[in-house]
Amino acid sequence: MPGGARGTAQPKQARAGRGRLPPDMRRTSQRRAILQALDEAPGPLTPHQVLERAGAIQDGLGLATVYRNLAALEEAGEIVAVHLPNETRRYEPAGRGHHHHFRCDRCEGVFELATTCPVAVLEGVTLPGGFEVRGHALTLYGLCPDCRSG
Amino acid sequence: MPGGARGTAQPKQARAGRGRLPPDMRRTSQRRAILQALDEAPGPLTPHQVLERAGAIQDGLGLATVYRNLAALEEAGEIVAVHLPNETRRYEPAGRGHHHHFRCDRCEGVFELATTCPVAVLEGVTLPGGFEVRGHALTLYGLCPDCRSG
DNA sequence: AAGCTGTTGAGAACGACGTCTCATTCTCAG
DNA sequence: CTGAGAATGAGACGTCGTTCTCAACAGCTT
Repeated sequence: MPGGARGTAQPKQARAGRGRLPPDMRRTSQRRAILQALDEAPGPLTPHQVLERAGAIQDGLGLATVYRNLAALEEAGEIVAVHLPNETRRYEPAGRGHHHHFRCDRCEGVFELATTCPVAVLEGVTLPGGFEVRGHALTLYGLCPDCRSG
Repeated sequence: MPGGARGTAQPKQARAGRGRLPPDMRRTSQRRAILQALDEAPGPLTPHQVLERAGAIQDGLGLATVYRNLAALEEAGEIVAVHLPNETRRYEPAGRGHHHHFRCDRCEGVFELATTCPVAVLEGVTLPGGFEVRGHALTLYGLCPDCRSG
C-alpha cells in the first residue's frame, strides 16, 4: 500500500488538531482516547491494555470499540500491529521507524528500543541454503529498568 | 516439580534403542512416530503438522495423542517448544544448539537456519535505558529455496 | 502368558480472543 | 440547527487451539 494520492489539491478546509485521518472517519472522543493511550505508552499495547488506559481517559469505553478502532486505525495507517512470540497482537503508533522491542521477563511489559538494529546486515541477503531474507523480527528479553532496581 | 531423586543407583537395565525417556514412559508406536516426524522435518512443526506427518507413519493417530505426547516429551526434555510471532506453538527436537528460524512469506513454512547468530553480541549487555538483555528471539522472513525457484 | 498401568482415539468441552448485532448516540456538513 | 450516517456499548456469538473424559488397548515386568 503506497503513499496514496496525497496533495491532489482538495483543500477541504483541514480542521486544526485533526491527525491525518481518512475522509469519513470521525473524530470521536473514544478514538482520540485510544490514540492518546497508544502515544503515551512506553511500548506497544494489547487491546486490553488499550481498553484500560484509554478507558481511564474516556469513561465507559467498550472492548468492541477498542477492537473496531484498532482495526480501522491500522487500516488507515495510523497505527501498526506488533507481534511478539507467544503473545497476543499489540499496537503502536505508526511512523516511528525501524526498531525492535524488549520484553521484561519479570513484569511482562513490552518496551520500544532505540538501539541500532543488529540484524540490518541480513536484509536482502540470500543465506546459504537459498533463503532470501526480506524482513526480520527481533525481540530482546531480560529485565527492564524498573524490575532491575526493584 | 524438581529433578527428583535421580542417580540413586537403580540400574534397571536400560534397554537398547531406547532414547533417554523417563522411567515410566512407554515406547509406543505413536510416540515413536511423533519423534520421527519431528526429526525428519526441516523445521519446527505445529501440532497439526505433527499429526499429518506422524499420522502418515502411524495410521489412526489422534490429535489428542499428539498434544499429550508433545507436552510429555517437552517435559522430558526430548523436544522444545518454538514460538514465532503470530503463529501457534511449534516443536522441534531438543539439543540442536542455538539457532534461529526462517519463515517463508509464500508457503508459510518454517525452517531451521544454520547461519551464525547476529544478535549474540547483545547477550548479557545492558542497553542504554537500563534494559538488561538475557535472551532474544529472532525470526527471518522472506522466500524459501522452493518458493524462490518455483 | 498374565496383569498392572500407562496410553490411546473420538468427540465433547473448554478458554482466550475476536467479531457481530442492534438500538442508541454523536459528529459534522450543509 | 438539523439530518444522514458513522460510531458506540453491551452482550451474544464464532473461531481456533488445546484439554478433558472414558472405555478399550497395548507396553513392559514378572
